[in-house]
Amino acid sequence: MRDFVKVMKALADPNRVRILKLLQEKELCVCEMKELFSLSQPTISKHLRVLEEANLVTFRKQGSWAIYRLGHEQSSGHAQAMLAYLEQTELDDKAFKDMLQHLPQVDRERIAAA
Amino acid sequence: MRDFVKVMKALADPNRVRILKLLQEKELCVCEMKELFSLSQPTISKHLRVLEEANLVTFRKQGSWAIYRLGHEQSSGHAQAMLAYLEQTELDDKAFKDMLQHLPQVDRERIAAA
DNA sequence: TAGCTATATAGCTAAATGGCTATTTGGAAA
DNA sequence: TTTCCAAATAGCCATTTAGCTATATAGCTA
Repeated sequence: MRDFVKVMKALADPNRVRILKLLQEKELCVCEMKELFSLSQPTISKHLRVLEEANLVTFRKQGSWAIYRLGHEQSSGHAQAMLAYLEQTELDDKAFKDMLQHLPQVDRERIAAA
Repeated sequence: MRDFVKVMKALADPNRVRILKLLQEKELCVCEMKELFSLSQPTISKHLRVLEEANLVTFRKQGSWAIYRLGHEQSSGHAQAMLAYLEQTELDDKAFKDMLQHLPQVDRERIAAA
């Protein structure tokens, strides 16, 4: 029950769902997400922490980047089931569609060079 | 997106999840749930409203009873998917197991007669 | 080393949430 | 009609949450 509710709480915010849908496309570091969302960097970090604690994402450090990806492999049952569900589901959401369009131009190498 | 988040919010509370799991067994009126939960009647009504607005339950009035059941048929996509998921899922939860045990003795006719 | 950059944490605020008691509504029965 | 009962609503309070700014941490790079 605790696990299930934790996963549901993590999914009960549109920005966190958008993060997951973006990570379906490719792994992203925080600075890339900062370019996609109109949210402050700490707010994004906080959302990522909630997702991580629900086992919906994992990350690795690479230099000073924290690179996040979906947490399929080591996810507990509910997280895994919901990630699968989200992947087969198209969410009607303008904000997300806009981000998807910008996604190809978002690149941490470029951001670092700027 | 709105629909999805609404369903997730509705499922992000253990008492609401317990209500859904109980309704898998049989339909229940508010006064029966009041016997199963240690929650006030208005609190239960409020939870039911949240579940109803997420299309997870429906109810019919019968006399002065409001009898709730799972909202499979007319549920929107996400609600329906989550109801199906919950049915195939066993949630490890002592509180729920206790309620399940009391469930056979809970009966609105008896409550009304008391 | 000093300084820059990416991320995380601390701490604040406004809004949402889950609980309660008191009250209202509406049907059933005396 | 009056009363009674189940359920819903109103309104209150404590807690949680989602956002922010400011600050700390930690890895590169000059």
